[in-house]
Amino acid sequence: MARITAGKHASKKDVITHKAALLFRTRGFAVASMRELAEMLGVEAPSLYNHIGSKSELLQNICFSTANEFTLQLDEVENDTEAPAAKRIEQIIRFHIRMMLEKFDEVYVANHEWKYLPDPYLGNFLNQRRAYEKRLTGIIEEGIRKKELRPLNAYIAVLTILSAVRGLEFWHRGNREVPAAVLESNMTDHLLKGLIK
Amino acid sequence: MARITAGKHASKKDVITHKAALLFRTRGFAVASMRELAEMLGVEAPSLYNHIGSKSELLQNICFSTANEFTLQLDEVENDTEAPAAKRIEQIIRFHIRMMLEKFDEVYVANHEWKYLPDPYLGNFLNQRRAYEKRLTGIIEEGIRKKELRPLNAYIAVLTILSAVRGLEFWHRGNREVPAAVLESNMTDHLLKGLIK
DNA sequence: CCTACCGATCGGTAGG
DNA sequence: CCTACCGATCGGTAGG
Repeated sequence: MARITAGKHASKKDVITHKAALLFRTRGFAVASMRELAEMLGVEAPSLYNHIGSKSELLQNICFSTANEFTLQLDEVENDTEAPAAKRIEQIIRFHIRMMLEKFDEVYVANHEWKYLPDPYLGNFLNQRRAYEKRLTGIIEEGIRKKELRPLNAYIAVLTILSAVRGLEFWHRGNREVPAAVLESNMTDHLLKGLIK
Repeated sequence: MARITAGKHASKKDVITHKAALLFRTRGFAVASMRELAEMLGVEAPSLYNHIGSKSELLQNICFSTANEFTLQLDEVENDTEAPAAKRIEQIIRFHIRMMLEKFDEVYVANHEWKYLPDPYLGNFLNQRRAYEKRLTGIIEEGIRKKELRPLNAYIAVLTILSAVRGLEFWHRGNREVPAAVLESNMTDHLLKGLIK
């Protein structure tokens, strides 16, 4: 069971960044104003600039710290060379689902608002995401070679899995009758059953 | 094979709306300016207002005409009462995939920018989408009752399917080596295999 | 942490 | 279809 680190010793900058994630998710980065963010924190807008550099720096921090969490978890899974491919994919699916439920605002912003990243960062972010997808594809391809998985197109399988998991954002605001554990096992099951021989 | 209607006899308003879909997708609704849209069409910004009412009216037209296409297709599928549940779900999956590939800008905007709809329309849009998901859930529940499908949580299955299909937006800008037909059959297969007994 | 304020950009209108 | 233009809002700085 992978741990998801919770923020402790939150600095003022951390507090601002966390509230910004909430604001950027609900309003959208482009529409969200620093005046709104300031109001959420009980200060005037110019005061924010004692702790942060700019509005877009907030977006960068949210997007990259989230991306890094996913990359770190993938490192761990890849180092577990004993596990069969299906088991490793399952770990990743479960981690995605749990991140979606526990760090909803940050994951949502990283998924939806990255396009507003300024120029060098935008490219870095997309490269990092592409690399992540490539590594997932590699795990599935290995599983197919070893006859552990059905001989499907690995790239499309990755696309299918990542997108399905991302769709949990709709669950968050909708049907709350389904408990998180049921959701995690059902969705993992559905996606794996389509993968395994 | 469901048909997807192509725009003929395009009025000036249709041309503006179609270009707006492209602009809103690439730049985001909030950041896209009417001056940019005008430039794409070779006119000055105020001239647009001879054909359209407002920027947000453009968004409304894109979101609702897209939503209506999906609803109409669902009507058709539901009327085909002979077909088993898996067959009906397959038809819907394939329609989603094809819409994603053929009307990419419009579907993308309806999926991502609906939150900028002004107040009465925002609620209508969300209601329409919720009703659509409910009807899909109903088809799957029926399939489970008739023992045609595995006894999974129908709501989560709908979430999984709709989200996976939506993820094709990443394919559009990425890996073009996979032909559309392969993509459609692979993804449909993956999702159905997880559903069928 | 605040008040005061700047330059830029926006959606949209007036008037022809 | 255009030019000219308005009121509002924005990110961010100066200066304390």
